[in-house]
Amino acid sequence: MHRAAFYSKLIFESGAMKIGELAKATGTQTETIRYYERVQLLPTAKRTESNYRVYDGSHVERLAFIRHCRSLDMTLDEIRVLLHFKDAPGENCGAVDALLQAHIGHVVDRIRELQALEAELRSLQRQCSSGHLAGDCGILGGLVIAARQHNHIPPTPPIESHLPGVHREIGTGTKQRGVKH
Amino acid sequence: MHRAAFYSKLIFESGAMKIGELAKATGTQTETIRYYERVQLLPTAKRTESNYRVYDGSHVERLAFIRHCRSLDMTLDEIRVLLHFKDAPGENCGAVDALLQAHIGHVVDRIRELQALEAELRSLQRQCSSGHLAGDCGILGGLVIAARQHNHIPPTPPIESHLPGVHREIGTGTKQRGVKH
DNA sequence: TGGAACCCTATAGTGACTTTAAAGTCAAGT
DNA sequence: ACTTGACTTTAAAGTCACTATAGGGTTCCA
Repeated sequence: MHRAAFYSKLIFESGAMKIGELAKATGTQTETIRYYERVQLLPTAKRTESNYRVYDGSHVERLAFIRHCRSLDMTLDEIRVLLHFKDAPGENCGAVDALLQAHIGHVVDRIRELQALEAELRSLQRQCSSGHLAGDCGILGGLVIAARQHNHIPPTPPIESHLPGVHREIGTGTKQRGVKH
Repeated sequence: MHRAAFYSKLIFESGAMKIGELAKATGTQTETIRYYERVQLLPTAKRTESNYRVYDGSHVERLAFIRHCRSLDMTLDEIRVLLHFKDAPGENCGAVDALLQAHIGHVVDRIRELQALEAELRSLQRQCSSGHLAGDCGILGGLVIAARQHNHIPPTPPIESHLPGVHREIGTGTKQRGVKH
């Protein structure tokens, strides 16, 4: 056994863990953990002799907190603000409430938008004639007409909203995926 | 007047327009139009002698169609499929219906997720104690507790969904923005 | 000793754009 | 004729929150 391996064993006998264990404990990918460290959401981790990152229970809690906030669709910047207050419990926390309030506003707006969207898509779907040729397709025709109508409206304000699209694997960043055909 | 300017005048006397006009007519940024050309959503535009892109009414319609589909949260790949059927009206259009069906499914899923999210955020908000110090803040406490609870659940499946977050300016890509503080 | 399973870094890729930089063109006014 | 300002061009880099890939080093177990 090398010297490094020897120290490693010592270190990991108490609550200490390596990145893979932290990943498992929080349901996060290891690359994501390293990414969070890079962007300063997690503190720079201590290292073993062999340069492995070392974590403990406090890291599990902090990372679980971050991931939970992410599952609530908060941005990393919003989470940074929350972490700041968690780290400085003596400060005034009105901003926490304000952040949450704003975030709820975004969510509510987005729900409304998506509901309008659903209605439009369904009305489009009903227009699909039983004919099978694209030339007769009511869906395409409906989209063209709707596009023409909207055309008169948006010129000055380019269409505005605060919430992202409909395609995403959560925990997978903002990657968009087309429908598999 | 230069030779180029002379031709330019000739060209733009009929329905022809430059990129800025197309942008205004459809409420799209000029960079976005150039981007669509690069990724082949719009055909390679003809040019004037002085290398300006030239468009006409058909481009207005096509771009309006694309932007409308985008406002319905379709991906560019989905829109590409629709454009294909628009361009080839003789083909079977079952795929159009299927695409729409799948897209509606994504939207419905996302609405449900966001509603659950809203409920959780509101319950968090109710926990904000009247005290003003972050140390007593029920929101932060609630997040920590919720994180701990979720902690037992997700390990194997990392949290999955198909819809993106709550932050976006529509027509502005997938750029995420924090709340302005 | 050999190999699987883990860890490291650095770089590039994702989607749908936006931003920046550096330069060319054009119409109008002086 | 010259300048100003609004337009246009390209190319490259930046955005967000990751994910993926390449090319190594370490540890553990048989």
